[in-house]
Amino acid sequence: MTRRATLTDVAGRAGVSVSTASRALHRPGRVSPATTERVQQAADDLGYVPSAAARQVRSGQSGTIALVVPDLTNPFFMALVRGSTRHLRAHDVVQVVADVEEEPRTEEQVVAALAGRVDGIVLAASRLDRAALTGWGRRIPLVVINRDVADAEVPTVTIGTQGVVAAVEHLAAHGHRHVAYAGGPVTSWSDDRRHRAVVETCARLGVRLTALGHHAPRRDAGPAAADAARRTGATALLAYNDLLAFGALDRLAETGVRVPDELSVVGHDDVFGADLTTPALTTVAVPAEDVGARAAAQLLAVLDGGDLPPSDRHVDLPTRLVVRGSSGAAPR
Amino acid sequence: MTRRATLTDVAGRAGVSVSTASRALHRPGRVSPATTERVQQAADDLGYVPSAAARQVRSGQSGTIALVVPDLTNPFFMALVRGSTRHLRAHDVVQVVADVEEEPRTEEQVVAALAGRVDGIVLAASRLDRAALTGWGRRIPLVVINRDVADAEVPTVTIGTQGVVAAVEHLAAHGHRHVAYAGGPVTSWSDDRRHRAVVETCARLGVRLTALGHHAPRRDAGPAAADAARRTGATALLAYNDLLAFGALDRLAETGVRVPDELSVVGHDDVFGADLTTPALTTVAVPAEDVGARAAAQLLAVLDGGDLPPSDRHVDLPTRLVVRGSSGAAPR
DNA sequence: GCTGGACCGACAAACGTTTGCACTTTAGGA
DNA sequence: TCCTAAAGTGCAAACGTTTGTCGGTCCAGC
Repeated sequence: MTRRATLTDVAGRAGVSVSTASRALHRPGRVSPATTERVQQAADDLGYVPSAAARQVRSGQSGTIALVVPDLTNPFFMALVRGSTRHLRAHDVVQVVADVEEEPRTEEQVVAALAGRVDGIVLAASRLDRAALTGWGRRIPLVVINRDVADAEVPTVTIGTQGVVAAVEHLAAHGHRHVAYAGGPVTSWSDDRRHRAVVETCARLGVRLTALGHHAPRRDAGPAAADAARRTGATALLAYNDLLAFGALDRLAETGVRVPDELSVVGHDDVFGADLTTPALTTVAVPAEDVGARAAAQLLAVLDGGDLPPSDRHVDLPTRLVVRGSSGAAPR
Repeated sequence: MTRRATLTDVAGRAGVSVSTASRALHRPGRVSPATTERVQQAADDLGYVPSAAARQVRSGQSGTIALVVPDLTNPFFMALVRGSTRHLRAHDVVQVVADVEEEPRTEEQVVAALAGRVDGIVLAASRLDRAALTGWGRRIPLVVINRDVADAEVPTVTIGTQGVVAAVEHLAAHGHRHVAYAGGPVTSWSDDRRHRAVVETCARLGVRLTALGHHAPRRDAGPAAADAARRTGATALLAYNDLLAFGALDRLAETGVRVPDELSVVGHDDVFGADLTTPALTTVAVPAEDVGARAAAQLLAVLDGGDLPPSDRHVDLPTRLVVRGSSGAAPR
């Protein structure tokens, strides 16, 4: 393979002009069957692949959008990616997925690199600050997932707090009077929102709440959270997400703390594996595929020149509690 | 946002020519500091983002490669993606990830759509037939993971059979005389290779082997495999991958079959969650991140005009057995 | 035999960049 | 004062497409 064959090469080999070659390939009926055949043959012989870039430079459209996620190894984002992929494929849009590994610096670089080559960007759980976010919103069509943006023009998809509220109610109903909350990353907007909902619900139900501070949303941060929860004397641990809860379960098993008899554990996201643990994890189910699909849909709507009606600009999808074995009656 | 600002707009606003604007932005020192400053300012004001497509049309390089995987929700491929991402980011190459959902038709379409907009493609566990594969190999730089290709020019990264061989040996050492193998997808080259290795090793050790036929590499295909294994009277089940093993464990727990006392179960890949099950899954660890990274490295080498020395053209990475609780002594 | 139209193909412009070359201005040395 | 060099800037070509427009050929119908 020396050099990619170009349309000029194909035209030359078929003995026609470039424009005829172009039409032969994409405008069925515009050129005679005989010529079309010859051009097709030449294209096949040369292994011709049209350059999307050249096409884009003319049309101004790349037919590509980017989806930026903080951590692809988190099953939650996998599901989100798949939802987005499905929606986009149905609309003939190619999707670029970028994993920024929870690094705001990387995220900034990735967005900058992507901005020039895609028609729009979906940012999931962005760690960028508001200024950066609105700045990019001015440069390129943007949709953000699980973030609010000062600039209300930027469409958002968020997930509701119904699930965590239900989780606290569930614990209260089982006699828990003291709950510990293991928070997510400092820069996480959804942690903030989730935390507030927990605080409010606990206050409403008269349940004591201890905040255990921020944790990386990874399994290896779980053990510390478990230990911290034990120290507070709380009878239930509410974790920012399932990965954290997995890590906590690891640690509790290791130290011989019985779940849920001595400590109830509740996660968030209902990711792959949540039902594999022993006991299976009580958690909050999030329609991750829907989230991805809705975000993709919003971006496509914006790109289709459409101004979204303000009511559709901010979508909040409901979550619900899934009770499994890791939560139960409070120890007396 | 009406229309993306172009370099012409920036130049106009700064009162310079397009070429000067271009140089001011990418050729530090080539234009006077005062002009550079003015151009920068204009670019910021307009929210200018250079069009990667236009650049590509000149250079012929997109600075992008594609990674095509059969199923993004399979944690094994997630890890692979991350390995590739890391390697490529370090080399300033943008990565496009496409999930083809195990569909050869989709895969063909996706490859066709991608071929014109990326510099090269990594195909993981491709379900394409050999003809299609060599055809694309002529059109665009290709690297395939876990496939052989008739055309030895196409670089490959494969994973070894050390792990499954060790698994059979491990079972034999624990007194198992009859093992069942639940195979993967029909079109899967790695299933073929893995199966052969199991057949050989069983023959060598005098262990009876029953092949249970092909299964989708998903958790929901596991229960059928478990039932089939029980019917054969085998004392151990070797599953094509961990997802299948998870599903088998689900079913065995449901039907009250004790693992490993009545049936040993061994998976493959050591994906996220393999240590969460009860009992934890004995499986074969695959250096998935390495696989992704090596494939990316090979593609970059090819793109750098380099002919790979034949010795580097086909990389086979070793696998190893990880013994956990789901395998043990054969029932007597 | 002419006219009109259908059909087919080619020419050239345009998309947003980058870059080789040429031009102008200024400074510095002889 | 003149020459040379260097610095700074602009012109225009080129990348690979797509598409509006135009010209030519062929045939049917009068």
